[in-house]
Amino acid sequence: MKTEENQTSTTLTIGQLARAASVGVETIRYYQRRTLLPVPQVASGFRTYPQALVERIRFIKRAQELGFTLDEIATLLQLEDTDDRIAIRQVAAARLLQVEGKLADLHKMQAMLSSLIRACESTGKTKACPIIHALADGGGML
Amino acid sequence: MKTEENQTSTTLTIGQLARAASVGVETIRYYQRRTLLPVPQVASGFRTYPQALVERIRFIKRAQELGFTLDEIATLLQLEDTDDRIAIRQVAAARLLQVEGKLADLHKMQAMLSSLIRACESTGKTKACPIIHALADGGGML
DNA sequence: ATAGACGCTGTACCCAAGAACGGAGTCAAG
DNA sequence: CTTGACTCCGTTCTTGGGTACAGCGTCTAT
Repeated sequence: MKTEENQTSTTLTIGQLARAASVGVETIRYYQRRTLLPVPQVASGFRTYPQALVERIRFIKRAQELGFTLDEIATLLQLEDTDDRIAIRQVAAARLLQVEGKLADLHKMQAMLSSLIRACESTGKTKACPIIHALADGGGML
Repeated sequence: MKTEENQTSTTLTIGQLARAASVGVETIRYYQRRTLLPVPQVASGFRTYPQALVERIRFIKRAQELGFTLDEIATLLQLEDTDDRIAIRQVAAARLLQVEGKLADLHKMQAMLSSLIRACESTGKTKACPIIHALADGGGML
């Protein structure tokens, strides 16, 4: 019988935790160094991890999908306990602002790139390529 | 009288070139290592840089503003000479695709963040914060 | 009791695009 | 001739989010 199924299953080893949360063992250790996850203190031998940490790691991964940095996530995890809605919204709002700023930048890039490509396609070979031209002397576009 | 004004002004030192192009000296050396810029071969003493390099550096900087990586810019600089419009458009189109992919991601993030913030604002303190809740068990949103 | 799988600690490496530094050489002005 | 500013060269550091060892210790099934 395998250790995996044999254990009381209320606690996990770091490898079991990693598989349960679909991350690498090294990722867990890294989160411990960043204090996003606690390091269970067990005197001798191997550490045992409560199953609740699976959800905590998933929390981190979902927050990352929304673009939060690990520092911001550390803040959110602290706020989770206090239920300080104002502070939580501030973190989310700050992230939203960053997202919207980046969106504006990318919209500009998209507009410039697509107009340059279109111009290049429709320009005869008599003139210099508009893409190179725009980069070379940035005639008002950049 | 200063060296700056004294020189024949057809060539520059690396520091003058850096100031003229609004970059750091280290940036120029870095571009030299990346072979985005040539290293003028002068036997003794200090190197002298032709003024044309100012424009080349500005080209690089403008391309960076459009989100091109230095590797892509190196390619563009090579294509500049050959005037291979097809290849130039391919580089630009690849970059445009990346921009549009990132735009789609950010639009999703924006939608989720703003709806979570709105939900959090309009939810009474009786329930758990929707932002934390969504991250904790990702009920279909993520 | 021993093999093999896992765990522990600490360190180094990866990506991009530079920034920062240390020690030595060089150049021009006073 | 010295001072101060600059250059050259090589090396290390930075940010973010991990990955990859190396060299041990420990656990467990056989």
